Amino acid sequence: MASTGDDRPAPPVPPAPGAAFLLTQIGSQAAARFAERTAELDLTPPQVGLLRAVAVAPGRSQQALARHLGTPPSRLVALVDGLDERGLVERRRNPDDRRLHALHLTEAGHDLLRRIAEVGQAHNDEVCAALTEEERSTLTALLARIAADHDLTPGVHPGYRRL
Amino acid sequence: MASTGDDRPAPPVPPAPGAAFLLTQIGSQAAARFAERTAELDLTPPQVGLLRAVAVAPGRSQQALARHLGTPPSRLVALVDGLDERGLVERRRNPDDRRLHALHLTEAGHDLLRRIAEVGQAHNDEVCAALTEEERSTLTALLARIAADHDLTPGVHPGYRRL
DNA sequence: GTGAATGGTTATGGCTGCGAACGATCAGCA
DNA sequence: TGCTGATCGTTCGCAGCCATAACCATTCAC
Repeated sequence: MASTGDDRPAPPVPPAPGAAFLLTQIGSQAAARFAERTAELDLTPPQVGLLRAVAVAPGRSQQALARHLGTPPSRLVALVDGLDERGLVERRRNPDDRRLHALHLTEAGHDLLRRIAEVGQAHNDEVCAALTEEERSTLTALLARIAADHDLTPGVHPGYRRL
Repeated sequence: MASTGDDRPAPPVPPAPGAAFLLTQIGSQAAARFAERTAELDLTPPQVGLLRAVAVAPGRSQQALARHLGTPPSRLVALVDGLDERGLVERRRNPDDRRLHALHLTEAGHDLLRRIAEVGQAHNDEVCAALTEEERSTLTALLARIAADHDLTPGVHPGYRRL
């Protein structure tokens, strides 16, 4: 087996994880927890993201939405389908360009979005439970700086996955 | 179409994202970026996690590893297979209990882990590029408090996904 | 020595998301 | 007006990944 050199205290392995690792670790867990919460509303995180995106800018086409969210248009179709069947969003054909499907929230969609806002608030409190109010602000400020530095689209996050 | 109530500035929708959202957004992007970096070493993030776990505590059985990493044992098999074929880890049968496969890093595995440490360092710098040294420490401290509050196993993060 | 329990492996199935084609519609141009 | 190329939405097929469930080998309890 040759000399494998085990039995040492492991040199540079666990010398306190850096900020980047903690970021991914906590971020992943927070995303999973958020997915659990939204599942109680029968929504997946991508659906929530779509609802929010439609609410922020109603009337956009699916192509525009897809570009904004960074997802292939074919993925949006199924997403919109589910929300459409439940009466949360609706596709309105544009009379001027009948290729376009302008997306709008229904009244039920707006109501649900309000509940989502409450859930998001509770989620945020849960994540930050260990911090004081002041610490939360400094944390948020630092994170916002990082996000801006990486050109992350505000309100959109790349590729969340299943529950 | 009933009254859908569009055309308003969208009330509680984008009033500055909270810390939890920024956490998942940045964490997801950081994970993807890290996956890109490790891909240059022909490694996936789960493989890196396994290498680290084996290095920290050599000689553990696959079952113990699986419990520690929070993954089904069958997932570990394929993971270990890939690393074993490349001569990075080796399965040693325990003479006392020949069911057990004690996992150890080979010399090549140790070498690669050192390169991974460098990559991780560079990745950490990239993520925190917008912050001063002092700000990085405060950020890391805050994140560590959150991680501890959520009982996250140090050095292990739940469910990372593909590239 | 027999049966239950444990470690590891393999096989199967389901889910998901992407990319490539397809029909519909529109714009430009002669 | 008719033709051509581009754009939008949709559908379909494929491949990757992961988990669950059976499946051998080995060991432990009695």
